Amino acid sequence: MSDPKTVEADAGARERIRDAAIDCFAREGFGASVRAIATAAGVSPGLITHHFGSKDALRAECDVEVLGRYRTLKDDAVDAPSDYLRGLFPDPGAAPVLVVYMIRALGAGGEAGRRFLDQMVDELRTVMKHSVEAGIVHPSRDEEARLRTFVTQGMGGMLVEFMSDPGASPEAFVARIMSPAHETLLPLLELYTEGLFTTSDLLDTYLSLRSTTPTQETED
Amino acid sequence: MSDPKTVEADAGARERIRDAAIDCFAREGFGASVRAIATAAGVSPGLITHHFGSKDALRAECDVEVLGRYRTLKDDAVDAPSDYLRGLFPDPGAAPVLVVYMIRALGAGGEAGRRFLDQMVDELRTVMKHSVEAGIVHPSRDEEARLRTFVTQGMGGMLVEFMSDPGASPEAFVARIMSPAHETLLPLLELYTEGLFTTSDLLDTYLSLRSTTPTQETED
DNA sequence: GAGCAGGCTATACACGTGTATAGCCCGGAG
DNA sequence: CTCCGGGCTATACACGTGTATAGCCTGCTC
Repeated sequence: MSDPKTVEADAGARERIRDAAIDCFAREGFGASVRAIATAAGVSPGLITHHFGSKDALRAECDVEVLGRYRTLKDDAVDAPSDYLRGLFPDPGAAPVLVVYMIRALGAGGEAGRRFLDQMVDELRTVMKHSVEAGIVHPSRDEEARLRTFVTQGMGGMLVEFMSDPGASPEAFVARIMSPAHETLLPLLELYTEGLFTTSDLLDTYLSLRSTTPTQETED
Repeated sequence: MSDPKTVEADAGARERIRDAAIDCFAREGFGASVRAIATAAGVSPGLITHHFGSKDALRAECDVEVLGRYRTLKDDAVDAPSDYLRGLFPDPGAAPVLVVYMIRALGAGGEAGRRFLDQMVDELRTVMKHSVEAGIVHPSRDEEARLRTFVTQGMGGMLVEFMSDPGASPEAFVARIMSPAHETLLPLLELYTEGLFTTSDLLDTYLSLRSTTPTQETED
């Protein structure tokens, strides 16, 4: 008690390692070495094994922690979705490390990325539902497919953009992505309000083809 | 002459290594070991160093080779862009290894990915220009930004989708992506022909904000 | 105040990596 | 036939990685 920092550090050395790992993974990628994480946490490499057993186990715990933090962070901000466009991009400006961690997870593959994707689809589903009911957004013939497509392409765009300069700090990247001067904003607004094609020929032919072979369900 | 394959292979051991490397990189990622590449090429690991000097140099040569092949492959097929939607997605169904290689390069970061992106922007520029001039596609207030956005999000979507199951073979992945039954097709057709928003409020406010602060040019 | 328990560190080990080096082996020239 | 040259291989080295093991040292208990 006379040294609360030590006490807290002792009590939470494990969490300190986890947080340092999240930070390192976001900044250096998941190839960040155990030794680098240990240094960032101010502990010895052996302690990581001692507490988590393996690097993969540490990674898994980081994954659930990031997902949990992101979820609560979204739940807290759910009351003020004044910007519907931002709502369609499932990422807030806050917590850049979390965002970059998830983006990197998407690019690294594996189950973590898939869970992150599902989570964002869930969020977008809510926003989209409200927007459609409010008459702001057109309904879709396949709402779930639209949700997945929007999330995949939106996050994928961020991933590609991030990987174009992977050395950038999470803070700098998120600031750039979220800036109203970002060059993506105008094209997307145009696309969302005006569409791209001048005629509905392609959609019509696709729909007619689809109705011609109706029971062509591919469930895998 | 009795066995041209062997003759060619003998004459081009260096090229055989390069081709094997392209294949390994596409299938296993750029972390594929020199030994694995050597085995795939049917040579010893030392020969790779002997011919290329280092793994990075081999990777660089693979990059330019892939870019070159992709370019010629596109130049050959430029005469038959009967499907304008496919034209907007800058990837053909042929040469799955090339496509996956480029997708992986986009996710790995570095200059190679950036060059691939530029190449695809160039291709899409041509298609988009023709489509706009033919009156099929709405013009954009910032054509270059739209090109970059479309390519980034389209390729990013593929990257995310590929990384959801990185073990899939390039052939299987490209077949899935290009299938008319792919769940992305309908949402994108809807978006491209009908837009997303029912009103132009968001675009209007953005444009008015932009005209209020006109000389807000961010040239980097 | 002595003893002890456990978080924590330091060291070491096994392994895979990229790369350098010495030698083999086949083809061709004198 | 001899010799030699270079594409090619086999071996080895240095390094970084994740992980296991033995010991320290602080703080708590009796």
